[in-house]
Amino acid sequence: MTTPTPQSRRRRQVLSRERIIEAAVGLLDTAGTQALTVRALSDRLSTGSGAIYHHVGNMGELLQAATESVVATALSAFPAPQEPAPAPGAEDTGRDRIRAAALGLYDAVVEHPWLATQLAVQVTRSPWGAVTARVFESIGGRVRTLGIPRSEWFETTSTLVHYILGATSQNSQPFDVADDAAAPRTGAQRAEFLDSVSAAWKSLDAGDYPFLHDIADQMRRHDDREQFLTGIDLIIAGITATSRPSAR
Amino acid sequence: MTTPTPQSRRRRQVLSRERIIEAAVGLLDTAGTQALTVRALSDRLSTGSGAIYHHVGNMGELLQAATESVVATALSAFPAPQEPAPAPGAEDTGRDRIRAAALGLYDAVVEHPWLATQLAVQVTRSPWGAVTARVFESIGGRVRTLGIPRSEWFETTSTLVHYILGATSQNSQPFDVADDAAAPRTGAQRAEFLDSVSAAWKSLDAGDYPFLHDIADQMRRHDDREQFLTGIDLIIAGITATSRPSAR
DNA sequence: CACACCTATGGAGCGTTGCTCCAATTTTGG
DNA sequence: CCAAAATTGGAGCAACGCTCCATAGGTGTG
Repeated sequence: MTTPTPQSRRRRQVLSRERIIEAAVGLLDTAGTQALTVRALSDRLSTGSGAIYHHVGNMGELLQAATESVVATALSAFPAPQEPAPAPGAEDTGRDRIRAAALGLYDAVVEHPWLATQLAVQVTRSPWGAVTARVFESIGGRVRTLGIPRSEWFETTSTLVHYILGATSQNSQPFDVADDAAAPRTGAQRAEFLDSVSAAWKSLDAGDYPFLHDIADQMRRHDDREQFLTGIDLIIAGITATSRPSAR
Repeated sequence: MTTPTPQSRRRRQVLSRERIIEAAVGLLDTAGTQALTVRALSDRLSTGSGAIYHHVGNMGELLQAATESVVATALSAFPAPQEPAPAPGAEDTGRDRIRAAALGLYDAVVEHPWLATQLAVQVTRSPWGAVTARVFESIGGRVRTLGIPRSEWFETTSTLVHYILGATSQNSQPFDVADDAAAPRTGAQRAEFLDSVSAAWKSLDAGDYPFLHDIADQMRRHDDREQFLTGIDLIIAGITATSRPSAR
């Protein structure tokens, strides 16, 4: 009777798919995508590669599972609204709900920089896979409360999801490229980065890139997060403007 | 005098960065991203790896160059409009110009399936790099003809570009995953694929995924290209609806 | 013409990766 | 209690990106 809690002792440190995914996310967070190798993983879990492949099967599958895990927790913070029929004048709350869910994803990308690339890659690899399904469901469930006709739900949600995925991809800080991972970007660093990009745009040939040349200043002053929301508002405005008011 | 054109003979088959990029694009088109290896490249060019690295320096750089090359030719088909001042009622032609440029990118992704992933990855790796600059310039130059105030140019273009990049990423056919590359997807295959996705959505738990469950039918009937344009129209409608008509 | 210089070339080879295979170990079921 | 099944850990293989270096080819100089 040296084991006070036999059930927790019996499987004290057994390897499981969840534990592997958890370790993978930790590895990705602290050192980036390049650091996620089978050897690093087996080292961190103090096991062999064979044991890992018994649970996971594939490296890409592990990346996919890690991505889905993070996306799921990021979106689960916003429970799906239950009333499909919107109250009159509930347009604003519907918009706010969409903004909240989109920001959940946005913040998850900020917190896990590797997520930006993975989100993009997963979506291209399996366009209607688990990740897309989760995002689609989360956004679509809120689009339903906007009061637009049912026939426009799909195209509306699709447009929003495409924008969200594209914007979160770009607005991530470069991180995997160099090896100086886990360096949190401060606001000053961000401003310096925008300055350099703006200067690069201005130094471009004015004949080939007249537009970039013109708006280099606007670009330097912009705030990523605020502009992300501006884009969402723009799309929602287009939705309500275009929609035939059948459900009015 | 066995050489009729000495200047073309002098550099008859010399290795150059352009020739390497060209071979890389060919390799990517016929066999996907996984097939682009230094050994395959040196085999196709009948040279060694050292010679290749003398011109290219990096594998990722080569992928970036190949991506930028394809994007450049896809967008160069649409010369930038020269008149920044829109004629009254020129809103529609401005919209059509944006649609044309966006479709150029869309079709390029269809023609080069590997471009979808690369577009996404390049944008996340260097968010304001050469690829983004090209797309931004191409779209922004047309946004300028919409007749909206200058202060909204950047956010408007940004929203459009994010949507375009996200949408082109997702609407690509899966291709790299399996090794059955170079298999052109027919309409029947596409319909079968959409059927399977729709069935998968319907078989999902109705409690966790009520929205997907509801619109599975709409999703099956949708046309990628048409909906891509619908999304662009939606955003442009939002732009013209939100914009303060200062330049009227 | 001969010599030296420099760029370009091709391939051997190193370190690392994803993954397979298998002997050993642990857990489970009768 | 023991046989069967599940799990584990690591050796080892093929393939990868990339570096290094001996050589070849072109160009300018005496």
